Amino acid sequence: MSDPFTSDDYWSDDPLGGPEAAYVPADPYPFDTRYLEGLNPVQRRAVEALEGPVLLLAGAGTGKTRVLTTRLAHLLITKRATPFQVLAVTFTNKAAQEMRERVGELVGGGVEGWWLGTFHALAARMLRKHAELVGLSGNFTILDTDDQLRLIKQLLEAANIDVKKWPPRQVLGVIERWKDRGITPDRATGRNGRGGGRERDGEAGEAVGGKAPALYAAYQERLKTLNACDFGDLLLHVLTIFQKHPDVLADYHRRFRYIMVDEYQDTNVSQYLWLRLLAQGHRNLCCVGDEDQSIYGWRGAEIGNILRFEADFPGAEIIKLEENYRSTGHILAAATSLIGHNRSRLGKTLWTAAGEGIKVRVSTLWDSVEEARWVGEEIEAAQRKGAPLREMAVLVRTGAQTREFEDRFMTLGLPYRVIGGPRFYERQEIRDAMAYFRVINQPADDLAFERIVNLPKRGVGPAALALLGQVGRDRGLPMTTVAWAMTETDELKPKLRQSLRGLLQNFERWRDMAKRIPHVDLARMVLDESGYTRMWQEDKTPEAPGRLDNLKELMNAMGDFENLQGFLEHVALVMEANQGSGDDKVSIMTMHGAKGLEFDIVFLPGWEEGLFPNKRALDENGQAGLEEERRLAYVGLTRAKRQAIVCSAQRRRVYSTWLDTLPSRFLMELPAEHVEGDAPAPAKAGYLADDGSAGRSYGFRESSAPSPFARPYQPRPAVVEASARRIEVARRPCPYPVGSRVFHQKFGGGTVTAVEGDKLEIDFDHAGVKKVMESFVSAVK
DNA sequence: AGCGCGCTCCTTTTT
DNA sequence: GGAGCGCGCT
Repeated sequence: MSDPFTSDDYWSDDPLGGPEAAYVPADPYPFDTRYLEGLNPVQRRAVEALEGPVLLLAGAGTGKTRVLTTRLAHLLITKRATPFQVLAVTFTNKAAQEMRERVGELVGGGVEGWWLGTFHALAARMLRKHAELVGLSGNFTILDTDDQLRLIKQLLEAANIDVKKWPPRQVLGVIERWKDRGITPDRATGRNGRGGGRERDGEAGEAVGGKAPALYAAYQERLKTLNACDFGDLLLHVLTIFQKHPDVLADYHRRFRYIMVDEYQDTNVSQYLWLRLLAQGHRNLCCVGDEDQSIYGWRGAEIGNILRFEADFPGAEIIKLEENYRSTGHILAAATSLIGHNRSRLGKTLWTAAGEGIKVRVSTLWDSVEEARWVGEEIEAAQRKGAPLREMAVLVRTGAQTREFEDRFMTLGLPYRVIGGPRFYERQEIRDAMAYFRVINQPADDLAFERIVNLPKRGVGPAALALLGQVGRDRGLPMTTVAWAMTETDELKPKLRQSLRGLLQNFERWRDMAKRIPHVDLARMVLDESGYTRMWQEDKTPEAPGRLDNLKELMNAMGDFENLQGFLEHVALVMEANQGSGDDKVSIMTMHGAKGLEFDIVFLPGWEEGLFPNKRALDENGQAGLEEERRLAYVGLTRAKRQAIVCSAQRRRVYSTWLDTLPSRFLMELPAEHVEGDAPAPAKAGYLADDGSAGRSYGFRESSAPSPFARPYQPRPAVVEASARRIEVARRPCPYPVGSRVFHQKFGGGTVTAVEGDKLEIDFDHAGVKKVMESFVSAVK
């Protein structure tokens, strides 16, 4: 396995010398600078503002990506920095990919090994290098949401906490919010509010009856045992390393002369801290963003980061890109007027040299079925006029809305593609196969092991699994270790023991093979020998052949990577298989998913109170939530180059019942002179009420029910703390010396005859001599 | 241990 | 309308 870091370590010696030695170019540059020519004056200024902190406020469609990529190329071409001295951070993989391609074109060459990627990918790269400093080893597993939820569920169950009352989702949410804000378990308490009257912090502390901090600690403890981390940890661990090991940070300071950040408005506190620490070196930090497109507050993004930039980085140069090259006049005017209703802004005024174009069209439909039908017809009509389908998109608020359009387009035979739907790597068979590979790569990966230990059926049912899990958690050991031990004791039925041992031995063998044969061959071998492939071959359900095809596709995808670890990393961080975007199809996606994209014609259905603005966003975050919804509307509108069509349905099916709706307040915020069609009459009583009497149609059950956070906690024994203590106890020498009397949960009373690590041999009064796990016996006085 | 049935809850957005 | 869960049956 080649060290992915060697390639750029060569450069880390800083061939240009210290900061003082930086090249000072003459003007005009003695280089071929044709790439600067097409820029407008402001863009050019942004490209050339290289030293010190810079905030580039880039409105929608103002050529942000172009400026960013040109600026990076400029740094390299003018030899101010080598490729490995620039840190270029994006938020999404899509953006990272685009930047890679465009910079590659500008400088004419590959960009492999450059520090250009998403926050998470770059942080993962750093963490792999210094994993030991936070108690992980370099081959740690990156868990996905599914793994995280299962882990939390196990911890809740182990602590006797009612999973119904405290859904793992919610607990995970609390933990992630802490992580987003750079808060480690030792600092997570009920009272770490930022002030400002927000209740989130108090709520987080009170969640799970005040046990959330303990659960957070237990969760982190367990992750360490499993040699795993989650997305938030990638940043959080690196932050910890930077703070505790100044030498490591200093190394990165020396390395990165220039830092560029895209979508700065979407950064969370922990990303902000990460950047701030890294930028302390040369202070050449350029953040690009648009506060009007901050739409990830629900995920911990702090719009405050961008609003506060000048205060954070004194002397910062602020450059506003305001000339829009994407949309026509009416669309821009409508979007500008809408976003003008927000208060949390730095303020930009977009303008365009393009013509007025077509007014934004508003259409009210009878119900959501009709809405889908109407949109379908409009698309066909546009198509007849010569508009390609790939230039049209339906942008929805929630993923659930896509269904109705899919149904309708299917009937029409209208080619479409749903973007951001179930992803390739989330399919069951892919995740199963990946679980095998994960265990090979990293034996402590319990979450993967659990997934496939009984797939295909090996007689290892939930009971056996629960047993393994319990011992593992109690003793702070990964399951495979426990499983090995239990193949030598009598707790499990001989048949089960046999089959478990077989699997474990297979894994040993595969792990050994992994060193000798190409990973794709290994993968095929594993799926065949484990019986996984056969399982689907023998499955007669209609989906089975498709699943086998997917597995083949997985093998193909693997071939693109150097080794297994590289492939696993890609899947964990990218998740997305390359979606063919070349063919002529209408895109259906959420507005979130559409950020950064543009289409000639954009349909924006479902502008109804409760759905959009979304009731939950309002309930949870009040005015701030409303503003974020409005920014989302702004993002949606500004995706359109030539035509934006907004619609609302008067009735919509929610779950299985039809509910009456009221038009979205955002429709009222579109200025009449830029809109045509049946925009709703100005405010009727009721639906503007902030208590959301109108929104109730989207409230599920009792919308006024108190938040679970508000409910007083029912006293229970402090099991989490106890469980943490048990880990300590378990690491002490065996408390049952030979000759002591013990009681076993299954075999009853007996006398210890031998001790071997954590396994005991016991002569039971009624069951004879058995080997058992120490965890299952208790002392008898 | 494994399967099938009926019940509940839910859907905001994703690296 | 459907996923996930618990329960009870085989």
